[in-house]
Amino acid sequence: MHRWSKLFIPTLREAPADAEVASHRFLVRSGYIRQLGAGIYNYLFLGQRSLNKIIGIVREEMDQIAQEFYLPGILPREPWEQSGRWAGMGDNMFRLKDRKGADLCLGMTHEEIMTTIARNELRSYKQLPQIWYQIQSKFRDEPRPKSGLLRVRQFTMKDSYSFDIDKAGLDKSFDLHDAVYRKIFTRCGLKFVAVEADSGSMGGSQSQEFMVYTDAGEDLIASCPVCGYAANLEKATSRLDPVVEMETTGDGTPELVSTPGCAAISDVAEFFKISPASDIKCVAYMARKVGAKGEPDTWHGVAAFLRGDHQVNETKLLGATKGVELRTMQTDELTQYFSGPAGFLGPVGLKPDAKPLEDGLTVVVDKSLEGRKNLVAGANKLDYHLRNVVPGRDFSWTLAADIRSVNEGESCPVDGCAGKLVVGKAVEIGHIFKLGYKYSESMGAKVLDPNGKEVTPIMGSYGIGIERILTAAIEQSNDKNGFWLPASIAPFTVVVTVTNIGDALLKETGEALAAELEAAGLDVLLDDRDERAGVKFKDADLVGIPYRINVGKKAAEGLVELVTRATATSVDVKLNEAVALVKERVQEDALLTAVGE
RNA sequence: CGGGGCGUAGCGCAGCCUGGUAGCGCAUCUGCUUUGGGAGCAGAGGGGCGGGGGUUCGAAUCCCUCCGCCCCGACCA
Repeated sequence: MHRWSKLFIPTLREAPADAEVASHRFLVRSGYIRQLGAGIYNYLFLGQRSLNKIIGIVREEMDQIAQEFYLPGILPREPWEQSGRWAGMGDNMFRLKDRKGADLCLGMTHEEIMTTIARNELRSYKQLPQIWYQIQSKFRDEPRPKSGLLRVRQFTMKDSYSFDIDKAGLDKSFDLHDAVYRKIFTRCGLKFVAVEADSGSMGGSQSQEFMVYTDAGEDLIASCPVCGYAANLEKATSRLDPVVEMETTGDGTPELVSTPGCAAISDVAEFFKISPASDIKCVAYMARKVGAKGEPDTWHGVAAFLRGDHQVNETKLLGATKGVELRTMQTDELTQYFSGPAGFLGPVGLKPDAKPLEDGLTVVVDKSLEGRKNLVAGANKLDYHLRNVVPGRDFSWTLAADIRSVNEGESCPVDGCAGKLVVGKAVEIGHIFKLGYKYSESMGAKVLDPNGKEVTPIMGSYGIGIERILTAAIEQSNDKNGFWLPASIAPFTVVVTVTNIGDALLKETGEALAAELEAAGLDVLLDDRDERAGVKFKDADLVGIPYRINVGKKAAEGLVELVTRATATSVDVKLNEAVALVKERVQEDALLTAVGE
């Protein structure tokens, strides 16, 4: 039996000053975790217990569709070189050398390693499909660890990888994961939403994230309350209202206008008495392209043009140009590509590369500029703008793409839906995507098909952040006194609080009740500390245990008190009915979360 | 990497500007009283002020430098 008096549960009355988000404050205050360094945490008794419960659920569900492996966390350079990600991962990968000077890295994800196994072992279509998973520590040299366990440099991830003979097979593996993930998050008591997502540096086509709405989150989700459309802002689109075009002036060709000091969109709009939607904004970037085998990476100029009232979405821009990293141009780089200064940059007169990220300038225009006319744009000359600018007639581009972020209030992109998008913050707890052939191809995995022909298996990759499930659950359920977890992932289901351990009757009653609860299969913590009742109540409220049974004054009459943490309500129960009631409550909760979502 | 802030006892903080050898609350330990929402009284222990260097008779306080942590931004499978 777990007796609080013997355990190490270092609760804190005050949280460390640098803990900002609720989950961070409470994880530390409740003695779940202690910080060791920036983004590096020790998980103590309660924290580890809760994580183990989460892992238990993940494993149980994953075992329905996949086979568990355990891969190393420290990895040689070769597989990463083969996939092109040794360079592609950039500074986010922890790298080290062994005593012989050989390059190694700490695994941030395991596509390469799983693919190595597949390449070495899989020979026939008869062996497919395969789905392999593991639960492992991942390492990422985050530029900025933050928010307790939300963004860390070492964390636990369930990652799985599917190998299929064809696209239909991949679809099936993807759908299996989608279904299993929904079960897992539901069992963990999370209110989550599945959204369309960008596939980022992983490559691939379809990509779906599982998100929990919380202000502590770092992702933005656009969703439609009418039809249920939901997408990460890195991916979301919207339907734009038509813009009333400006009147044509003069002969209708671009006309140079002196606009002294009008460097900002707002200045230009005011000067011409136009809406910012009729002004063309230019944002100049340098984009990094991964070099061909053995070649170093190269940087190329990219000019992004979009409506003055829109914001560049750098993830979309990167995707459109096939670059791996963006940074804004420095002044000396601007002069290399443009004849005018920042604030007066425009598309007219530029010579776009035919293909993105070549030696010259890559010009990307947002799709919302296509078909527009009589726009205002910078003239690439200090204190001058052009008007009557018509995209396509007056300037051309390397490519047109959706490179802007949608805004709250814009129309839902789904055909026939009249909803308006809302944008909210969320934290990503899982991600599934169809990788395609990126890894199997580059690393040379092949099997024979029924015709004896060599084919490359198609892959999927699927992740769940274990700590993030805990963090999201806390963000979702806390008050000023602490937090409460669903019984399924709480370190204990019920705490038996003996209000006065010096009273022999109470002590014995508590011991007996705790033993009974344990015998009934519940995870019980007996608070047998020689503390005042108030102290024990405060601690119980703090540490996330969903149920508490107070053994106190009324024990002499054969009554104890069952307190439900989530609602802060209590009922008196006959001692001999307490166990059954707690079991019943826990089962009801499980049912509720099962229908929830 | 850019901007800002902070490092003094386990936690939260004061002291630094105007140098004189470190303090408060909580926590901890002992005793007595108390015992249903972080008890009261009395007593005790614990740090030499992130590290190094410098200025000075004297540095937590001033200067230099390095390290660490947090926040905003950049970044983020």
